[in-house]
Amino acid sequence: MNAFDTITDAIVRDIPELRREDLAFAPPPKLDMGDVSLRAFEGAKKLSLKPPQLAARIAQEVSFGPEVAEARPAGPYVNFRLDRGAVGRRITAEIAAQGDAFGSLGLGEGVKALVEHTSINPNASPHVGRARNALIGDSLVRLLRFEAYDVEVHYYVNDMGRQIALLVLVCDDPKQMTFDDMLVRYVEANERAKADAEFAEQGYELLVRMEEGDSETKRRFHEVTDLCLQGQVAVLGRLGIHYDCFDRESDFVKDPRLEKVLEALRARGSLFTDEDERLVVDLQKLGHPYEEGRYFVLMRANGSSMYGCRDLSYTIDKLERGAALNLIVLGEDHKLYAQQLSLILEAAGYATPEQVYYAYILLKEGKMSTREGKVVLLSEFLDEATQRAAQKVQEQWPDLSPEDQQAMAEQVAIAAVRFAILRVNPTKNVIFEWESALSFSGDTGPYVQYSCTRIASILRKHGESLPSEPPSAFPVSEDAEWGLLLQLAAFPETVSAAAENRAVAPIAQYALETARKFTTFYHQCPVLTAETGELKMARLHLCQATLQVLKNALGILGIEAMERM
RNA sequence: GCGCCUGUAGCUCAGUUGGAUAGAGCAACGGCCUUCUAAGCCGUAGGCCGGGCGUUCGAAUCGCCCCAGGCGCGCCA
Repeated sequence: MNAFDTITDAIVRDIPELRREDLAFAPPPKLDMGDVSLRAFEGAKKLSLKPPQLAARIAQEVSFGPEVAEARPAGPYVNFRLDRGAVGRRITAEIAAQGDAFGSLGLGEGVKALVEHTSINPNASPHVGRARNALIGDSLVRLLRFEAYDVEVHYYVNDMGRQIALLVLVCDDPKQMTFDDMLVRYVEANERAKADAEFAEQGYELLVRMEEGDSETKRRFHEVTDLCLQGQVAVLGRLGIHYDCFDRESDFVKDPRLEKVLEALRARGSLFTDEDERLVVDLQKLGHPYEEGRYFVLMRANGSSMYGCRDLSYTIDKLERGAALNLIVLGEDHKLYAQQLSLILEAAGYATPEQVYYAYILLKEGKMSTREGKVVLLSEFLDEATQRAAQKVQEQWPDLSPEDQQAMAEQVAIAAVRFAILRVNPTKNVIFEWESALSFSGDTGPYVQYSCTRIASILRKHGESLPSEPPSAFPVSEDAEWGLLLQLAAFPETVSAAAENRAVAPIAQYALETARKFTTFYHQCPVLTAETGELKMARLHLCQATLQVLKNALGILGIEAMERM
């Protein structure tokens, strides 16, 4: 499993007080200090020794196998000099054996997971801020599937509510409209509602009819929201984002399961009708610690339900599907709301989906706003990226057919867009800048892809396919080779940490670092013209292993590794 | 005002959950294509890790207090 098992085994055998999990390896800051380092902090704490004492003890008392040439204490670390060839051969052999599954610990074997993400209101084209939700969600799904979870992806279609009602009001004949028309109408409708109280009131009335289940009203809502949803899903599909289930909010009005929740709230004395005849939950009775956000309105005075009401039913519906892991990706503006929902669910004896939050993508001028036209739409972002990539492809591969050029350009564009958004921790506010977001050089998706094509090119020129097992003679002559091997060996722990933390950004960082280490190797170590046949074979296997790891990492990010670019 | 998130090179971001001399890219400057794809590489320069006090062998990382930005806080979703 671990590349350094022989070291670990020897230590726990000779110092039985230590266990495998007390022993953590790290690459040394400089490779001339050693081939790999063992940290003595954790073990020292356990044996109540000072780290340098334990390091010295390990170096002195443990008798290591032939793979360890030297074990030297260095302060709180033990630096090992290894038989790089023997260890390197084992690393590449393992990667070859596990192939597309290398890096997966199978954490989710036999576990059902339900992930809800995107869930944009069906009234606008997704902008890059919303795309952050979809991309994080989609990559989490890929990460969980990589760890063998059985994942079902849900998209909650908010096909109800005041804003949708207003949109429906101005869409007389949706059949004649396009997705883009609808976006224009949406803005108009909202402006009109602000100025025209009567129009706004009509919206509420329509909403009431919708809740009462009036079939004609329902049909109109569906027509409008379907068109929007199709437009949204088409844009997201270009990025490789797909869903298993579309759950309509309108299917959760007057849900019988809500009664059980209301019952529980009454029992806790937290449900009341306020002076304006609204049905309200006093969350303080359920343990909410602050005055702010204490009240949660479920029903309007006219008896129509608020968003949260339907969301409660929907969440219960998701919980009852029997997934052991229930995840939802939410904008950070939903934090308080999710806590409120969670208190109510808890009071009614339900669990709460685990939340993954992300912060907004801002413009230099400030927040994005669909209504004010201050947005970067995902579709225009993708178009621009594809166009720029196509230019580059045209220069690079003029003889390729236009179709192949286009396909190549799209893969590069998707890589650029997905990587630019995914590599940043979701808690960070990022400022969107066209120049850096559309860059194909430096810390980008295309850079990682480029490393893959270089490897593919070497393997192609070699001609014959490699034997599945690396040869027993496996020379490792340069630090660049060893550095790359160490990096490859770290993939499984990177993946499992990412899965446990529900974080996908570390995978992107890992892919970048791996690509950089490969490039160093590429420039320092000729493969096809290596000095000896043995060295050439070892390097070919190292190339193949690197390609496999990069493919697996990129797969989690939803990025294609290509043969050429 | 209260709560949550963020603050690291001029700019955009990493930093293996408290560990060795804080790392990349972009921008700038200087080099490298008869040599496996220059969407690349090498080099130079760039740091009070927002500020202060603490916790300990040891802090960018943990705690408290400030400062700045983002988000949220009763008939929007």
